[in-house]
Amino acid sequence: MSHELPKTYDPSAIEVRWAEYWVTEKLFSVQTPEPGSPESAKPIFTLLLPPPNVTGRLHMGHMLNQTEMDIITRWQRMRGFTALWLPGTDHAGIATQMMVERQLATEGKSRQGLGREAFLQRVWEWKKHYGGAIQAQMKRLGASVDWDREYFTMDENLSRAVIECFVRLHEQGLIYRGKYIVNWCPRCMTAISDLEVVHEDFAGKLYEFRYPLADDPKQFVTIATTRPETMLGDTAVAVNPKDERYKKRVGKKLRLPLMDREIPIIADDFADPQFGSGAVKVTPAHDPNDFAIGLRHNLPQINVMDDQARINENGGPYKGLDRYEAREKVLRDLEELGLLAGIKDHTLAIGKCDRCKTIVEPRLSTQWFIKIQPLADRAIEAVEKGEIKFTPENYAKTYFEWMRNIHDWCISRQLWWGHRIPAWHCQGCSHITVARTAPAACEKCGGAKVTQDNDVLDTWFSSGLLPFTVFGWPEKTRDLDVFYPTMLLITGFDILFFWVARMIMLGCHFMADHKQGSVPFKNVYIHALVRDADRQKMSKTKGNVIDPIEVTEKYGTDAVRFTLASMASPGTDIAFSESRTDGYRAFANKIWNAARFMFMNLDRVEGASLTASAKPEQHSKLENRWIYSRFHRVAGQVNQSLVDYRFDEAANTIYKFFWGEFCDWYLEIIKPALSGAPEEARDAVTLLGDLFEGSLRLLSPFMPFITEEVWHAMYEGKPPAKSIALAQYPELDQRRLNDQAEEQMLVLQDLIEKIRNMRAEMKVEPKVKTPVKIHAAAEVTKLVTENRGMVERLASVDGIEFVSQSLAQRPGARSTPKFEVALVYEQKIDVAAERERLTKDLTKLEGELANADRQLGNQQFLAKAPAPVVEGIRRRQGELHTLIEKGKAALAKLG
RNA sequence: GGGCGGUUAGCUCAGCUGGUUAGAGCGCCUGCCUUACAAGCAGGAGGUCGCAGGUUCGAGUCCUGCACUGCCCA
Repeated sequence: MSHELPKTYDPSAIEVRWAEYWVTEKLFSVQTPEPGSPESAKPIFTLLLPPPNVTGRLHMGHMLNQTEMDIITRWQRMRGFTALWLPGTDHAGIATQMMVERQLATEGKSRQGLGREAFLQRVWEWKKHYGGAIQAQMKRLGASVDWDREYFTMDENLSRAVIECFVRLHEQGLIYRGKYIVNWCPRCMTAISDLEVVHEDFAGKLYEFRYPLADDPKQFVTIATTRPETMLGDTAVAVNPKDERYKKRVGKKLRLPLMDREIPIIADDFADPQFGSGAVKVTPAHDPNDFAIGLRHNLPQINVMDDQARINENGGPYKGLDRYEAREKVLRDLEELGLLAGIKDHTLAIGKCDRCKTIVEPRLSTQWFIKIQPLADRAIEAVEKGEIKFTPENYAKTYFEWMRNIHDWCISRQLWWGHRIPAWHCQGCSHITVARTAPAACEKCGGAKVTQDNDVLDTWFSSGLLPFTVFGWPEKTRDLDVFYPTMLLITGFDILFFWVARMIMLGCHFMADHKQGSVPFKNVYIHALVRDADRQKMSKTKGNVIDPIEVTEKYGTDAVRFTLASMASPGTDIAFSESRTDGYRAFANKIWNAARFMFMNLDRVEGASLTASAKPEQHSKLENRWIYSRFHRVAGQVNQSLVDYRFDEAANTIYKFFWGEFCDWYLEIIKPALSGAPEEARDAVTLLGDLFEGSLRLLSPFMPFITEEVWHAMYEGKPPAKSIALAQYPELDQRRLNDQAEEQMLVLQDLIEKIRNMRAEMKVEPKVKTPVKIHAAAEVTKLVTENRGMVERLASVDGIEFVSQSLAQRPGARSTPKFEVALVYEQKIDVAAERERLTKDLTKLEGELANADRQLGNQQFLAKAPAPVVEGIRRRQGELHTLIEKGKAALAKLG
């Protein structure tokens, strides 16, 4: 039989097969719909994969991100959208260059030794060999992306678009070149942006120096610094203009020790009279604040370090020393001169390079910048006006906070791997020609000797353009018309500024006249961080990194995906625990076995078919009306949860339905029908198949592998579509909702559970069936009578007797507002335990009644609370009275 | 220093615009190999919702303060 499943659920056996199938069959490739074609009538859903670094390996953060994206994309696709999820890879300037340099180092080679051309060749080779790791992992995890459209940020067309953007921004006066203090990484030997600097508290020292007055070396001004070596580049000492202590000294000169240079005492508000001596040394070439002071006072800028943070020729005798060697020597020398006034412990924040953790040196250098304010203004507006929505909403605040305090963006990097800046320097007149292609001559003097700028662009510049460059911009393509703006961006908050904000700025700028709006995406869903089970951040040094592929191989991709989805509630980090994943593997196993049960019955029942249509009379059975009602209600809830990006709610809703209702109740209820008369059995199989198939579709975006496997098995190799992923997503059908059936089932479930509970309490042997007595209103008696078989089977009951007198006082009996039930069983009950149970119940009920009485006795409550609430409490009050009465009587009877 | 979150069962987390008995998974206890599933089934124990005030007929939910804790930015 082709629909037979192996006895044990082995995820690895089925997952690899389907992962390959989805890729080779190109199931998720999207053709750009032609105008006027039927396809063009479908709504469009576009989603851009945040491109992982080409050097990257998949980590749990990626897996969470991709799981969420895949769930949404599969769901939208099944709902009838043209769903395009576009994958790509980022060239990752610094990271990749470092990687290849490290590789070269093991061969005793260096980037400089190789030269630019040969080095880039090497990087491309490296990319060819090692660059596809993440894509391979994504394919294994079944990400439903369109692999035919995969891009790399250094692809020729994308590179052309990057150059085009740079040139246009330059033409518009939004890119300039200037000398500024930048964060300089002496190891990477490049400038890095503010965002690439991570600050850390560091237990350092605060050193106090005495600078002698030029005209009176016996008198001093004391200054404090945490970086003594920068004094070599001091060009002033600043004091606050309001500081009385220094008023008469402003304008005088100091003699800078060691360098033997005269520097002025200047007045500037930056100097804080409360801090240290109130006087502060000014080093315009090595500190951003000092740089600003220097500009205000027209001070010289003396750069005393080279690109590896060694003292350069401006540092006189210290030339050639590393910055920290220089620090020691400066301190020794000053001490010898008696000018070292003190050393204190001082905690300071130091900046480290995000990539290599080297301490960053603020350093004056010439870089390219983007004038950000005009772009930021529009980007702020786009979010304010609701053109872009953040989920969770409060990330908009964080976004505004940053955007309103934004600084110009340093976009040049002193690297070789990346998009080289399209600017050519004239050897003759030093003019810089910015152009799309290499100019034959300088645009100013006509000189033929022009050389291209050595720098490349910040990686985030090119990735910030992706939402439109991936669709062929600057050409006016149909893709751009159809797919821009993207519908959604799903990413982590860690790249909110790096990437999200930049895409908004650049998208709004370059797509200003797009007919569907300029913003690059309409919604941003920010997800949490994945931590380990102890809420620790995963890091290599801690050794607590969970490899998604490893955990996937252990539990199955479906289980890992479901874990991540079910824990992805907005605003909280995910503490990933394997015990939870283990639980969801059990869920997958449950699905598997339920499927086996279905197939087993299909084979056993003659003439049964899973795909026939059900006879209407089947719906006369309560359990069928009930389960269809539940299914549709659940489908409605799941769809709504996904609209709200509540992956956790959606996952938990399906889980509870499938396990808690479909398997635990429905399958158990229909077992007799399945082995009943042929007609009845055939109908039962048909309904079972129908519900199962619907449940699989409902589950498919969350657990694509197991649902695909079972779904194909159901159709015995002749499925209505190539994949369940192309089938339709279940929607709520109002006509299937049946409140009465749901209420009635709740009564029966409650009855069955009460009987089971009594049996457990009286320690009835599991195999022994017992008669029960039930006292209930006519309506409930009728309900139980009609479903007598269900109750008897599921509660191990042997005969139900309906009695007219109350059973409440029978030892061990259970009373509810709907019925009283007692077990007919010759066994002494444990009086003490029974008393305890009754007392406990009573206490709870009395507490609740007191509460209800208090509320109903309160005129304000009656006047102000909505009628349904009052009614509900009133009804409950009645029930409580009865239940308490019965409880008390039972207790009294116990003696 | 500025900003944003979190504190609910032993653990990890839900709890939507305030409304009748605060839920789930894992773990724990008891009993079951009931022919789909022991990766299972059935039953059960376990919570003064961080603390103190306030608003309200009514607060886990809203407000204020405090404590602890995490993150982002400088």
